[in-house]
Amino acid sequence: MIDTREPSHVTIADVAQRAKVSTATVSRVVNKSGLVAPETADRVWSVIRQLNYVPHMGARVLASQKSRTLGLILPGISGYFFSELLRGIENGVAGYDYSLLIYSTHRGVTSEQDFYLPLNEHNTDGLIIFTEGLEKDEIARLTARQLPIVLLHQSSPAGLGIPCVTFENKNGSRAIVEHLIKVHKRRRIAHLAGSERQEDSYWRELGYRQALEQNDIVFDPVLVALGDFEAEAAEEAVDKWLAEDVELDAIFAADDESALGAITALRRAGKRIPQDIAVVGFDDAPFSRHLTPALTTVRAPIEGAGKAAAEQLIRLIESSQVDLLTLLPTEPIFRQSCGC
Amino acid sequence: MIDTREPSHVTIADVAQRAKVSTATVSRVVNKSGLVAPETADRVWSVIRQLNYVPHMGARVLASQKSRTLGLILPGISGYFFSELLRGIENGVAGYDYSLLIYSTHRGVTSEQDFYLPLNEHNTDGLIIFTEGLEKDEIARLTARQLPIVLLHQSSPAGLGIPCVTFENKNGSRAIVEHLIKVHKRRRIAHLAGSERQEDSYWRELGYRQALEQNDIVFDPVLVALGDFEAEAAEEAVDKWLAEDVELDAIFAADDESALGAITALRRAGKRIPQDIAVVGFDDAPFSRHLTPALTTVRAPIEGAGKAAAEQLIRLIESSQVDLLTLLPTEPIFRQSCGC
DNA sequence: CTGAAAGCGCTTACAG
DNA sequence: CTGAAAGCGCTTACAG
Repeated sequence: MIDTREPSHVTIADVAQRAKVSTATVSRVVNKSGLVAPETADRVWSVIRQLNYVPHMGARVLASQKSRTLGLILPGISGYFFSELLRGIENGVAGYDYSLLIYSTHRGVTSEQDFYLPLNEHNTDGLIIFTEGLEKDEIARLTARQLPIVLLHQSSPAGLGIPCVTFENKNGSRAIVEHLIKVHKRRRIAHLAGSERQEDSYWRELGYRQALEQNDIVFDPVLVALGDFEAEAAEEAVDKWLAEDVELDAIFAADDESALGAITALRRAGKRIPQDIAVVGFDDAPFSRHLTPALTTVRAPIEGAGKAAAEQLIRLIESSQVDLLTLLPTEPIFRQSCGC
Repeated sequence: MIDTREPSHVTIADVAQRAKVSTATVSRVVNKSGLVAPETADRVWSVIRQLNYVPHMGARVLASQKSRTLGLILPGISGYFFSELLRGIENGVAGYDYSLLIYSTHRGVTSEQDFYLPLNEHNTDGLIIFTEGLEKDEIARLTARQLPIVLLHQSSPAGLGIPCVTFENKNGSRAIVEHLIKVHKRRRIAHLAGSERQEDSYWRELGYRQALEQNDIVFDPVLVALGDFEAEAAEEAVDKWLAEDVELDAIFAADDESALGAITALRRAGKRIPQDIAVVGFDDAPFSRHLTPALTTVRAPIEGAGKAAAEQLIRLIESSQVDLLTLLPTEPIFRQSCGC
């Protein structure tokens, strides 16, 4: 192994000196900006390698006022959702010369103590903000500072006109619930609603309600409980319905994770799926097709949404030409848990 | 909504001027370093809020030579693994005054073009590098530059002595396979190995082999196939065994994701689980307890490993006192898919 | 094709 | 308790 140990912090000046050029020239070769004689460039590159020189991002941003990096701000989203989203964003960024830095806010919003985000206009050319990732006030403040922003799964705070990327939660939900009603003749369809803090939940529930309404089924509030996009909450909610003898012949879970919890609770109570109670979900998580019975669900283009968000952000940064709303289609996937 | 629109880029000088103090004083109040008269501090804070001032990270790092930021470098890991890991890391960082920035390298290693990582000694006080996140050469180069590093699920390249955090893959695997042998009398136990690029796979397979050996079962190479930590590859591998009439009465999948694929393939072929073929996994993914039959597996402290990595890194940065190896215990979870 | 020099926004001895 | 000034490592007109 080559010993690459160096006196710490090689700077552009060290490179310039050793290559017998000015720092301006080194800067030009590193950035491929301005003209440099090929031989000079070669010499500089070889010194860079010798010295193991790495440009200082901060200094660079400071001097050039641009970062060529995109920021992603996330709450602590879980499971399959994150990786698909990230893959999509990276695909969207690929081909453009931007890096992607991520800041996750599992810990909740920060106090005045650290009164600025680690990702902001000073180290980022633009931000993708996922639902709940940031308070509306904070978003307003960022846009006021002229930072290009694209919202994922969250609509723009009033008056700010921030582009938003999401997918067809409402229509997807309506379709799957209508399927339950029309094809499988279910009338007592319960809904395990998603997290109250995510807009997706609202639209999915609305789709559910519209399906009922359009098929002359009276909405019964008893049939809606919080599944919170997680198995455990869903399990408890279903346990409660069962304990209270609530009559139901189908469950529409706001995501596949909560469908999982519903299935467990139903099984424990000896219910047969789908004969006694049909179960459908949303998202089409990687595990859904492997369940028994395989889960009927709505395929959500999570990766596609990530990609679209990245593309919109880059367009916003580079040309200010964006769509205020990007709404990707969803598609019902009929498997066995609905009775098909 | 308050209009916070400001002339872009408020600097410390703007704040200083408006507060009628020097930039040095503003710096002192922002950083709570050095003494400042309470009234002065109040005045400065109020100007900061008025002007919506946000310090420039790059300038700060440049001037102070410290970033109070930790970096996490990841390959494109998928599913539940990521969120648990991240939660752990954030827990580990909580209480210390560091931010966490993440760089994911789904796209694969970068060329000379961008010859430096977006996360390095210039914007980070230390790095957590997850398996495969970075080539060994690159790691060597980073340590040569004196950047504190902790490796997650990857042992230190020879001679570098970088601290490593992982969990007991080998013993966990041995235990679960022995359970299959001793309790359920299985002798033809197949193994769906994990990704060849992750060390975990190696240790899990070794545990499997040791269990066989210690119970006088001759290792049969036909019984090992690549599951690659994913359902699809596992499904194909099991299909192949079945098509070739390979005799087997149990499958030890290197993770729960591949166990999922195995189950699907077995079901499709009409095999009963666990009567005909027992299936066990590794990790204890969130969905595992919800499967039918519930999946017997090894609980891996993914979150704990993340937490430990963060703690080790902070110790390394602040005191250079670290454990070269942190090996967290794993625990078999007996459910129904093994026959229990 | 190349260099000297100002400036990006901050921090930190040093002096008072 | 506060300020003047140098310096962190880079980029970018400007001049040649």
